[in-house]
Amino acid sequence: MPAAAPDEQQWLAAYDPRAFTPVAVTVDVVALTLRAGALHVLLVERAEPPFQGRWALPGGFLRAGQEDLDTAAARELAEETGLHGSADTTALSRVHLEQLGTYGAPDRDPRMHVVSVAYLAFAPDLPDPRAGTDAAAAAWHPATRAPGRPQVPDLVFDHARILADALTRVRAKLEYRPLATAFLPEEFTIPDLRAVYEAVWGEHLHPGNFHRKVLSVPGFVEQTGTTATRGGTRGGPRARHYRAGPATLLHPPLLRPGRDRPIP
Amino acid sequence: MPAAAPDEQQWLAAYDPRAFTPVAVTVDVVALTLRAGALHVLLVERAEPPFQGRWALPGGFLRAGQEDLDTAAARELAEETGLHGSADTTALSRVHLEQLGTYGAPDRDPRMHVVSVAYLAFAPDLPDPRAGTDAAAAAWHPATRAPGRPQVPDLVFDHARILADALTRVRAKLEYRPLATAFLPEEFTIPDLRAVYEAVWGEHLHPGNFHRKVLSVPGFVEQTGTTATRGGTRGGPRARHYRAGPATLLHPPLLRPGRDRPIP
DNA sequence: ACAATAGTGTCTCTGAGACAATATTGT
DNA sequence: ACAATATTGTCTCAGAGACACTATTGT
Repeated sequence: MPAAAPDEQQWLAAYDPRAFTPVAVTVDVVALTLRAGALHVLLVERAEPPFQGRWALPGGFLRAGQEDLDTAAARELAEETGLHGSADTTALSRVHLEQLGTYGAPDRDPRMHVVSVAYLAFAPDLPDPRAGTDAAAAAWHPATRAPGRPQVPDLVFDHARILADALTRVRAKLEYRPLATAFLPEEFTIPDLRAVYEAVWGEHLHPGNFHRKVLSVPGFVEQTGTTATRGGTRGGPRARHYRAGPATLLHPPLLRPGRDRPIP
Repeated sequence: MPAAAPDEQQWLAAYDPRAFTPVAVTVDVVALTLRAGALHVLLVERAEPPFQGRWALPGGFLRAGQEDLDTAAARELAEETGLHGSADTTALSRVHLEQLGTYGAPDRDPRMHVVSVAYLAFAPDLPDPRAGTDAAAAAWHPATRAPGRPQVPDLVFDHARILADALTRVRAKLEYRPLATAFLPEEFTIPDLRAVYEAVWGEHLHPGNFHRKVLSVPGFVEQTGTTATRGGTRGGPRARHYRAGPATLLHPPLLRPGRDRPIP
């Protein structure tokens, strides 16, 4: 960024940041992972008012003047999952983190006008979280529920809306970005990858066609040479191992089935 | 949003919003339009420090406690373009406005830590803007330059980065959303629509294939029955008029040509 | 008259999806 | 032995792109 011109020094010295009606900025994280074949979201039980004792997305105030938004999101994720140690650092380094959107309705927080920058995190199966400083508890919860029941868990503030937006985003993103591998360990099989897509999309995919299609996308996955130690849960040959390839864009994309509805 | 529980009233009364290091929230708008077959962006010349006299994206501080982010973006766009009147309201109502992303590096503004929520606006050819309250001037500038020269105009803060992100977003968005019509008047021809795609993508498109493809996407455009009053600039039959259809998603999408490069 | 342009037709190739077939494994 | 599963093969159809063609218009 260009430095201020010399004749602006005087103006800047007289500038009072506290002269305006205050706005707070928080960073909230929608951390998603796959557990037992279903999509789960990291939630914390609030230890402080407002809404003490209720479930919310992990997050907290931006450290003003100290950190960037991305940094704050990574810090909140590490704090609220209790993953600090050097062993945990490698686990966290494999997490994909991207900005989701910003929410700023004046009445979304009873304390004051709070603008919240929401982040989306895709993680491989992480251990059960330890509650952070301002959380009474932290746990992985199913991100969706069965049809007929509410779409997402009951959350404070507008966090249910943020979670719904996150799910919409991740479903679309898996079509044209190789991010499904972020939900898996370094080595995985094509059926593992299919399980990710089926959990996120909530749709059954044809095993044969999925297999051929994944291998047909250049740079999506690379074979490692090893195979799984055992076949499927109820039999079958041992699947080959793959790792994430260098592609950043899936071309051609893996489109969700049944997208040819009239006009959505 | 759920109301605070009765036992939280006391806590909220004692809450002091000014107790934290202050952060400011601004809303900046990347307003794009098509002028003379080229993509243009709305810029303002700053009338106040910092960076007085230099060009920037239109924007301003969020009115804390009063307005939502979307509202603030629409307000800034109206203020900085000078489009207030009732006739202008209809013009502004056709503008597509969506959130682009949020930028919050601690040193991106010399005054203090400023978190900026950037919005993207697609507009039909609007009149030349009148400078707003805190702008010395406002004008449409070419959004891109010829190859070899800088990609985007020289802007203050991190606005060049924001503009670059906006261009990336709009190029991708035109592939699967019917937003190209937001750059055109209510009635347009297929060649008009093709001009939008060519300006945004910076690529020449095959007229015949483009024509057939647009008509093959259900709900993209609807024929009005009228035709253009004259043919092309140097001859040719009069093109039929169309208006935007009810589709919100292009299926199948209009993909950019040459996307089958090795691994981008 | 001439060149440019709107709109349509045709052909080929790629890729998606339905379905089948085969080999390999867990129970 | 049997059922489940990984992987590959085959067939068909939709759609993208290259190219050609006709009709209509501005200069």
